Amino acid sequence: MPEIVEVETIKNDLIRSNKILGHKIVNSTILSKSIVDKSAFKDFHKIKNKTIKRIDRIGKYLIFELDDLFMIVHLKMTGHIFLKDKNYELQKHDHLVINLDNGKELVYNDTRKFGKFYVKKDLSFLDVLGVDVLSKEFKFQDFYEILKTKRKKIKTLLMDQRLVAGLGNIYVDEVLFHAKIHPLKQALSLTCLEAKKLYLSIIAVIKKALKYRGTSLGKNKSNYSSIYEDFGFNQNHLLVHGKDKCPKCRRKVVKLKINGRTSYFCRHCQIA
DNA sequence: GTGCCTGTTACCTC
DNA sequence: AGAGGTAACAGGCA
Repeated sequence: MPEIVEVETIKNDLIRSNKILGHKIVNSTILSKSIVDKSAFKDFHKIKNKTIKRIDRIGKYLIFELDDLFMIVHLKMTGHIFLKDKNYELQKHDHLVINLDNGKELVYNDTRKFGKFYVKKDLSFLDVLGVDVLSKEFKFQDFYEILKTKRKKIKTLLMDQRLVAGLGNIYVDEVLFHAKIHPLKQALSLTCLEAKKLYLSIIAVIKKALKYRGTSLGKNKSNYSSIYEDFGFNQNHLLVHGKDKCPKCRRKVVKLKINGRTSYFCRHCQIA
């Protein structure tokens, strides 16, 4: 579920709430052990009495900087962070509650329980990630170097968090449609011009989705929503992912599994 | 009920 | 190196 846009929206909402930064964690309750990473289980109690100094994001990881350690969460497919009040009654699939000194609670809800919390002294375990596509370090030259050296399908490459961090299945489909590039095209066969177009498409598609506060497909509670359980709107602005017809040429959109992920593209508008 | 699908990624084998 | 399968899990849908 949440790709870079959704995690960024959650991060911004948490910051803008003015209820998190500078506040102390007074208690936490783990309701499902499996959402805390094994490496973090014995350290999880250490978040108590720590102040939340900063909230950040790298790729699809949401990062809470506490006094002298980091609490990191990956929402995987169906993870949610909700901001609730003290008298909040637990709902189905709530797995973790973090109580703050102002009576607010951060509640982690995850239908499929794939999400994971980590507690770390530093962020070195995120070094395996490629450059974050929303960061200043996402530069065309470096991106082009990656494309030139990888013998992979372009869609597979863009999905690989070790090479480029943040994009998932939906946005990669949208990016490739925007750039008019076929998802099965070999990355190293892209010309410099195509690579440039692709680079700009990544930025354009992400920016647009941020404006619409992310993509919430489907109708149930496991869909993406931000901290007030509010859905995004970008599903109303998708051009190819999940569509029947190409919005440009009106031909039928191709639906195909690529590396196990359902992929949508227009055979006519996206050049192989 | 059955079988297949799903926004992610770690881990395994070929 | 890269590709493909499976697993974690719950629920929606035909």
